[in-house]
Amino acid sequence: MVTLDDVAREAGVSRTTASRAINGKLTVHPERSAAVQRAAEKLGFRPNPAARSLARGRHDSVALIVSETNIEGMTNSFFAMALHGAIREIAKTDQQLVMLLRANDESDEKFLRFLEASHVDGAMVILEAHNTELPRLLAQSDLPVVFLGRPTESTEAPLSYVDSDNIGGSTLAAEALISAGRRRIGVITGPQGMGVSQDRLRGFQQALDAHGLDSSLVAESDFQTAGGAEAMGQLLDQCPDLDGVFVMSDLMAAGAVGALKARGRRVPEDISLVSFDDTVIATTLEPRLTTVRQPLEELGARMVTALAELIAAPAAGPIRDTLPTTLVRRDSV
Amino acid sequence: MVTLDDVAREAGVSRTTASRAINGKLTVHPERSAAVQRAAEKLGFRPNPAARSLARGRHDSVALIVSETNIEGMTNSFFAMALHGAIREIAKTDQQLVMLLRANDESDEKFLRFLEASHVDGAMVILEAHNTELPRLLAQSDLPVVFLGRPTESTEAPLSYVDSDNIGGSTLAAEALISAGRRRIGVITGPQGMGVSQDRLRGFQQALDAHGLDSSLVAESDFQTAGGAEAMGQLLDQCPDLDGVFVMSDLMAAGAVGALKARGRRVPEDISLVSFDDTVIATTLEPRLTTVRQPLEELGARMVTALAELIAAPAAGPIRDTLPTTLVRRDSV
DNA sequence: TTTAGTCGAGGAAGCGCTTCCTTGATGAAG
DNA sequence: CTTCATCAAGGAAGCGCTTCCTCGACTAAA
Repeated sequence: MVTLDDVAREAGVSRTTASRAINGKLTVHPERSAAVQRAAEKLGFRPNPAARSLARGRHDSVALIVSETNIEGMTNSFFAMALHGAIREIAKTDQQLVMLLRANDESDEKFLRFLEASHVDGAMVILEAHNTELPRLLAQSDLPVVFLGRPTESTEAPLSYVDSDNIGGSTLAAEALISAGRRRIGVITGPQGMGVSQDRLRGFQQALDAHGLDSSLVAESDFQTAGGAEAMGQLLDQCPDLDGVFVMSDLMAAGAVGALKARGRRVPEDISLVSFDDTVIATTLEPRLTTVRQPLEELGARMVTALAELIAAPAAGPIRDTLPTTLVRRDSV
Repeated sequence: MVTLDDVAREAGVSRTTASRAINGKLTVHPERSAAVQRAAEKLGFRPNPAARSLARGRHDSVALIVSETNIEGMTNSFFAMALHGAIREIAKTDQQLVMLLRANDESDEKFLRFLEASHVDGAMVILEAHNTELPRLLAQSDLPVVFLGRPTESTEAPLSYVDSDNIGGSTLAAEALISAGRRRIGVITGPQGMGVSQDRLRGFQQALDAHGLDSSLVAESDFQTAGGAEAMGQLLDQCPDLDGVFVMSDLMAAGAVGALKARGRRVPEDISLVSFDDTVIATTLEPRLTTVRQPLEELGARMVTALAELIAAPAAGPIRDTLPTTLVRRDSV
């Protein structure tokens, strides 16, 4: 850890002057100020917020108060449900949950600096389709990090994560379709770059193969509604007599059902559908979806405890936890 | 601010011993330990986390990394949209956003302690139907607080808030209904205990009165879907030839539309409907809703800047900001 | 009785930073 | 040539807490 004294020494000034320069006080000679800035940059100096807070008597942090009902209400999103679980769990500890925003256009390097400057003991990431690059990024820092959702193993670093049993869940989905008598079964996946898509596809194809069924009807999509509709169209073009489909998210299923209706196919009479997630969409859609439930809130909570363990024993190696998924039977099969 | 030294003095022990007692170390005599606990309790001692962090070399805080796309995806909830705006705004500052959970069953006193122990400079609350008691509670603390949504004035304290122009918005709603030729117009409100319900009802009734129309067809509900359906039924029973309705949230409008359909009324042919919020529901419902848009993300951002102002100048008096609402015309009028 | 060992408690240093106060240098005014 | 401001910079104290180290008192063993 590099302190203000290090910077002062490097710049050849007193700690006092260094402090002033860092804080942009005007009573310091421009030349020296520049020297301090250079030294700070060179050494990678990050003011310790605790020391600062102590000396200044301020905290520079504000709370957002989230009442439990607040987050209970956000039951419709993958992210929100996991957040719910995490917040509840962290409230049991004496830790604070700091929200860090990674802006869409922020450079990796800048974000990493920002993260270090936050002086947190660890970080958690709820992985979604759009942030597949975060694991690689965070592996560069030596901060304990736990992911919700298995990162793809493109990076050598031994990453820690908690995840739901995607393979088991998609096996359940395939078997539900098969035991309903379906034989021409397709699948709509999320981005193939994501670990979750890979796992779910694997489980699904293994189950189909085990029953001697064709498992090659695959359409890649993006976990979103519009993408689901488009992929459904592709699948139908490719195999007009399709009688079953496994869709890897409720959101895509909403699109797929729309596309099916638009082509005059009835669900589940003509074609059976199983999706994944069990969000509110599954119950508001017509027909209500048979879907694989992920224990999102439990995953959020487990993410918190896993991080605590990782912080306590960083050398103990990566934590990798898988929580079971279940099939919720409704009207779409 | 009461420090460990104060506690030690009160208990008649050294600071060292007091520290040990507070932290439950075992090398302190039970009797003295109890004395320290008593003194701490009596004085209301709260360890300064910055000092603790500095001395221990740990921070006891963890980050939840929220990528921008994450929160952009949560566009469906009142809370989430405001959170989005707030997080973006706070990311521009050097402050940290700490999430505090207020559990459903937590006592006022306990929560207040918890809040103080968080050592934040200020707090923000996104007011929703369920947390109407938070303003009263927070008024007891002398922490700067900004609410999103006007608290009811049951408390004498001069509270700060940012809010959308509910009166103006409901006036727009009423006028849209009137200019569509509707003359028997009802309204479904949120809980009358909430400032937002009161304001919207006021604007609505004033507009109706100004046109010489009956403004007494009021049904109180709870901002939720099921409640909206029920209230719609009441209104219809009360006035079978109703030809227009103003519903104070998209969520309730979803219920109301369902109830209308169930009774064979077509929207907008038989009855026109205007709602409030402009969440995604407004575009996914059939028909798409004409609704009053609230600038929720702007409100979230403004809440952040208002809090900063309040922290900078606590004596300057309460901040009360109202941002304009607009009518989004779709297919339900 | 002496020696070693235990246990509870306090002194004091120190975490990394800010800031009050002092000092030396420089230039303007008398 | 002195006297005063003015300015840039440093010394040192201190923010509130933890913890290493030391010390005295008391008990058990020799």
